[in-house]
Amino acid sequence: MCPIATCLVKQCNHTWINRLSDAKNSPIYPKGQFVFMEGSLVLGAYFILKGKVKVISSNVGGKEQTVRLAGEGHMLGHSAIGLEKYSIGAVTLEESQICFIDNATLYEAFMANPKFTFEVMRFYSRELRKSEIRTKCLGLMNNEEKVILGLLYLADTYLLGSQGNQVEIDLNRQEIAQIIGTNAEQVSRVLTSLKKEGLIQTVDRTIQLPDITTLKERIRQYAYATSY
Amino acid sequence: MCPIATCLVKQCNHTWINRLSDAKNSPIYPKGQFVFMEGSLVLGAYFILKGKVKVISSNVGGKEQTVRLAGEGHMLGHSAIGLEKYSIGAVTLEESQICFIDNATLYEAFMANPKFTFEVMRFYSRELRKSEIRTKCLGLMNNEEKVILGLLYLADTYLLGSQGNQVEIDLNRQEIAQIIGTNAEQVSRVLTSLKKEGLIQTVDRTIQLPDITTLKERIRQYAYATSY
DNA sequence: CTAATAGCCTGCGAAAATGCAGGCTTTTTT
DNA sequence: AAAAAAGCCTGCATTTTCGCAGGCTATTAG
Repeated sequence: MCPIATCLVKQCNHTWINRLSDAKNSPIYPKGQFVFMEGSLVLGAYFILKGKVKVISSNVGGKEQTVRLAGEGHMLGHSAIGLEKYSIGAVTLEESQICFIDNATLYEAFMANPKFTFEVMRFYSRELRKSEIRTKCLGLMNNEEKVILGLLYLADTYLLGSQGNQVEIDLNRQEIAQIIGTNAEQVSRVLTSLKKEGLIQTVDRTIQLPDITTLKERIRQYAYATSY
Repeated sequence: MCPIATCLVKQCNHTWINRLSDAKNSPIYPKGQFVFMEGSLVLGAYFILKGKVKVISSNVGGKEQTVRLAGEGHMLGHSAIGLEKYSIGAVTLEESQICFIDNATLYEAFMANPKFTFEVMRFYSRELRKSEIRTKCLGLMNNEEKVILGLLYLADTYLLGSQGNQVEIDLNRQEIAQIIGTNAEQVSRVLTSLKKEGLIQTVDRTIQLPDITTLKERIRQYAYATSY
């Protein structure tokens, strides 16, 4: 039985929770694995049971942009009815367990469970709002502000509960750059500067954020907020 | 009776279509009017019956970014249950008629009409995908490409049917700049250059796109497509 | 008709971002 | 343990973007 209380599927009635539980499969993906690739057909929806995923989109030249970060309880795959090709991919950032439910079953579940459909709708609505605020930020911010935005976005998405402000980020410079639409060198420069100010620490490969409050203060003028 | 066949409300059964028809009000907003303002409470959802709307978000300094364009049949307001403050506003680009339905009524409609909820969910899902592809483009494109993206975004959103490739855009340079995260001068420069190439025409205040195909070709490497 | 205003275009210097290169450190492989 | 590879930092030259300023045009107001 699935232990994730926040999983959207939990909005179904008991009969359907069991039926979806039977219909799903839940493979474990190693770090760096594609959950689905750009240009592939979407045959159903993915629910993250455990782990971290980035949603990406690339141009033909191979340049890649991370368009969304997703964690436990999040939904992937833009559940489509009918087959849609679709120019977005998803890659695990660490070992992750991800449930898959096919479109036909999902559609039946939507028709039989209004609350489930409603909560999925709300999920997309919230993600859209987050994406739009991101659009604003990426459109108006300079490089340093974007790097701070990226760090806070990672923190917001992957800080579990309120266990202090300690967030560890285990991505390389290139991957951080792709979240905010810049390049590895710029990220390096800004991180160095933030380190000198004591706003971040680096331990081994990971970046730690001991003072999230001050970081947020830095980009306050964009009305960036943890909860959207 | 509402004449918009694509309106999402049409997914409800007849009883509910009538009930929502009674519950809604449908004011006509003049050009340049706020439908709702940034920071206001969201008390329900808006359905565009006729007209064009931009969804905006600003920073404290007053710089404004257009995060989404919406036209006939589109939904605004991120229907929320409960009251949520929310840092996004909407402004008409021309005289527009927009229906409003309050959250309580909407919630009942969602619970009673699975197909309605499902289609609203799909609407948000599609808009999210569009927003994410926009994130990619704004992250990877240079200025000229962004301007072309902006023109095509306007064309896609407001080209009604397939009446040739004639699209008229009646925004000033500043407003175009805010769609793509740049400034009026840059837009001016790119438009001049595109005009010299014969890819756009300006007649009075409006920009015409006589050759959408070639414009799309210009940014093909970003896999930008009319239908997402 | 004239004046005033708003929008538009474009040159130019300043600022920011980019991307290469070289040196360093860390991790992985052999 | 040594070698190879990958990642990281930073200086520098180049390119791009920014934003002011001035002149032009079109629209609106008087």
